[in-house]
Order: sequence, then structure tokens, then C-alpha cells
Amino acid sequence: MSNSDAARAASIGLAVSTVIFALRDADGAPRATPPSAGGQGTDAPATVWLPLVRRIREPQCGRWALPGGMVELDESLEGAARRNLAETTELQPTYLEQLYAFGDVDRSPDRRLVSVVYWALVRPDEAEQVTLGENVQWFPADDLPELAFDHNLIVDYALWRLRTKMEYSAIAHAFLGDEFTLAELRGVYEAVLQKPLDPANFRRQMESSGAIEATGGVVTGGRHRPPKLYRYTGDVQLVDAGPLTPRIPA
Amino acid sequence: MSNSDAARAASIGLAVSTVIFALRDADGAPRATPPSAGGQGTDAPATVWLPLVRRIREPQCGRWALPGGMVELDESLEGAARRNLAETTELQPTYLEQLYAFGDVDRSPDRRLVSVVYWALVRPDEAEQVTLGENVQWFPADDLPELAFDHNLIVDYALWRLRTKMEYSAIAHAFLGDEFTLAELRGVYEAVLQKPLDPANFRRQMESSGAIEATGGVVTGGRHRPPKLYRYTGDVQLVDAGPLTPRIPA
DNA sequence: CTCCGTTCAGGTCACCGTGACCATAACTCG
DNA sequence: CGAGTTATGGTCACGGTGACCTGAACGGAG
Repeated sequence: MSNSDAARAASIGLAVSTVIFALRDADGAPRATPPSAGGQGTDAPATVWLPLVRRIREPQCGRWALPGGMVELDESLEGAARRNLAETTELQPTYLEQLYAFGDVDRSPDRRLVSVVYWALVRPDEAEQVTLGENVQWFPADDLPELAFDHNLIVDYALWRLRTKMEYSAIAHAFLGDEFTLAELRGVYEAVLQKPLDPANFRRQMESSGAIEATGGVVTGGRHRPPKLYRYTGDVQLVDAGPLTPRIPA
Repeated sequence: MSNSDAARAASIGLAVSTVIFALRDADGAPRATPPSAGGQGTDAPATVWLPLVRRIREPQCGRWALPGGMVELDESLEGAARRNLAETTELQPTYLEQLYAFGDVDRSPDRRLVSVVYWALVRPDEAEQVTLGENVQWFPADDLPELAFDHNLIVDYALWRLRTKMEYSAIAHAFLGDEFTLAELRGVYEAVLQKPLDPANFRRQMESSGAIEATGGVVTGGRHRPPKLYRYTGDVQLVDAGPLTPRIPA
């Protein structure tokens, strides 16, 4: 039982990391703040971006990595994720969900480390609050440099989950403010799924889903017919947000 | 930073547990071994069962719990799950996938414990190999006693995942042998989804999916037209079996 | 003030997957 | 040989979807 003895002597480290997704213009500029409230509304296509942190200590010092840190004794896993997000990027994400626990023996060259990884969606106005600097930068999710540890694999998996889940769950509104136009909502889908959607068919599906309702307001200022504003009703469950979420009554 | 000091002094324990699902007759009898090979083929409706282990030490001594144990320094998370399964139930499951990491601060009364939970599907002939005894018993998944720790919540979540995934992924064959009839495959769906399915429509869907192919063999002996035997082609990906699974090429 | 370009909004239509259902085939047993 | 049972194949109505068309409502150019 030398294994057990070794496990007691040098324990396995437990960390959390988070893949944070936000939509930004293809050139890297942040989206117009609350897209509808701002004004003319950006019509440039958006893409998926995420903030990374440069490692300032060994191992893998200098490489870009996901924000994260060790789990303290008196905090839950999600609590640790939220604390680390607040400390490194000052973000309080709209949407936060556990992604996967990564625990291969050799994933960290130093100490044995198991990382419980979360993924988060933030609104453009939240994303702007990220304090940029030498050690915090935004990167396009589809074109990342070589990251520290197994973080490239992690981001790829999170991106796959985002795109898969976008097709069957109502998570798109986590990228938007409380009120939004159908064009903005469609823009989120197009950015994540990377394909154009028919505006008329998109409208029909959203309306029949019961997930959104008109607020009564419209957005004026555009050189075209003023679009109505919508909000999420909350009637539609976010699917599979974890074991603590009450299930949809069958 | 007293928290950091405390974390270093008494580290967080890392454990794995597994929810093992198998199909058995409603009265608890195991299904006919490899259902088709056996003989007449059981026609009694099957239900979902899982094996539990009685705790033989504090805390929660005497209560039923999921099989599991601590992760050793030199094994991966999935490796630890497989080792614990082999040690406690002698099972080598056909299907094994990570479910969720449970890490609430108060989930274990003793030491701070984070459990990475897996879920597994086993064939009836594998399930029979489980050495039953005072401390290992099968329980119907929908009618469990009060389990140790948060294991009731965990089983409920695993059951929800099983039922959800059954509807969009081809995992049903993990409950069967290499060859099976469409009636047997349909029986798996009916047992998990808890609703009858139309045999003709079920056949049409399975055939058009491309997931199965006829082996050429038939099962004789029944007092009716002999059903054809099928096998899985492997063409259809098991969806979302973890980050290491190659994605379906878009 | 009118025309024009734009997007919003509402509608039609063919097609396909689905569930409900019917009919025949092929076996065993009495 | 007929009865009973399941396997297998087919039809049909319906609902959701994608492709596409038409009018509505604005700002801006002339």
C-alpha cells in the first residue's frame, strides 16, 4: 500500500479554472455596450472571445492560461470559481456552469493537480470591465496560441459545449442585456454557430418557443423600420445547469 | 490569508464514486444473460437498477452508498473509478463517463471531500458477476433508501442524465451484448424512458439512423416469427463522452 | 416632398420526420 | 391445420423546418 502512504504524504492539489466566453467584433473591439441601448447598434459580425491570464510563476511561466486557482477549504467549487474570477478579471458572470474535471496524472509537470473547470458567459458590458494589461488579454476562441498545461484541450471542449448547447438550450440571452431585439439575439446565434440564420424563420421559432416576450418598447434611430424589444420570460428552463437545478416537470 | 494556511495544513480530499446502471426484471431477478443468446428471451419488462455498498466505517457507517474511494497519486480520475469498481464490485463496465464533480463544503461531515462522480452502464451478464453479500446489494434506481452523504442527489442526477442522453445518443447498446434483436433494443429504451414504444416506428428510426446493421442471423425458438439479429456499426458517435473523444466532423 | 435603400414583420409552400395505425409474414404450439 | 404471437413492412395525417415572397416603417439623398 505504498500508494496510499504516498497519497497521504503528498496530497493531490485541487484547483478550479474557468473558460469565459464573450462576443466581440472580429477585429477585437468590444461590442456596443448594451447592444440595443447604446445607439445605432453595431452591424459588424461578432465572434467568440475569451480572456486569458499570463502565468507569472513556474511552471509554464510566461504562457497564457485560463484564470483560476486553488480551492480553499471553506468554499464550494463554484464559489472558488467565482472568487478567482473576481480576483483576476473582476467578472461576475451571468451564466456559470461546471464543464468537466480534468485529472490526468501528467497534466501538470510539478505537483499532481486536478482541475474542476467551469465555463461562463458574460455580456459585452461586463466584458469591458476586465482590467486589461500585460498579463490579461482577450483572444479569439478559434485562434489561440499554445496555452499552458492542457488548457488548449479544455478551451476546445468548452467551445464545443457552448456550440452544442446553443442549439438546444436558451443560453444565448446570457450574452445580452435584459432587453434585446431579435436581430441582436440572432446575431448571438450566428456568432456562436458560425452560420447565417434566416431572420423570418428565426423570429417564428423564437416566438413559438415561448422563451421571449415583447417588452412593448422599440429601438429608434436606425435607418429602417424600428425593431421591437424583447425580454426572456424565464418560462423556459436552462437545460442541465447542474444537479442542483430543478428538472423540467415531465 | 488564514484560509490559505488552513488549506495547506489540511488538504481537500479527492475521491471518485460511480453510479452503475444495469437492467433487471422488476422483481429484482437478473435478465437472461446475453438476452438473445440465452434462449426464449425474457418478455418481462425491465427496470433500471444499481448496486450499492454498505459503509463499514464512520462516518455514516451502516448506510448504503455508491462504490468509490480515494484517488491515488499515480492514477487518473477515470483510472481511479475503474480500480474502485473492480475492487468493490468486480465490474469492468462497457460504458463509463464522467458525470459531475460534487464539492459542497458540508457534503461530508468529517473531512472536506470533493468527489468526481462517474456513471457506468453494464450488460446483464456483467451485472451478474457482482458478488452480492451483506454489504453489496442491487436497488431499483427509482426507489432508493436514504443513502449516505449526498448520494441520493447524485443518483437522481445520474438517472436524469441517463434518460436525457438515451433520447439523443446511441448508448442503449451498452446494456446489450454484441448482437441483439430490435425487440431487445426497444426493451432497453422502454425500460429507461419508462414508456412503451411502437415497434414499427422504432424499427424505422433505428434503420434510418445507420447506427445498426443486420448480422444475417436470426433467433429461433420463440413461438412467433424469428427476429433478425443486429449489431452496432460504430458509425454513429457516442455524443459527449468527454473532452478526449474526437468530435463528430461537421 | 418623394424616392430609395434598409431592416422589420408576417405570410406561403414544399418537404421531411414522426406518431398512429393497418396488413401481412413467419414461426410454435395445441 | 388453425390459433396465437411477434416480426416486418406499409399508409396517412400532422407539425416543424427551410426557402422564399410581400408589405411595413423608418432615415437619408436628391
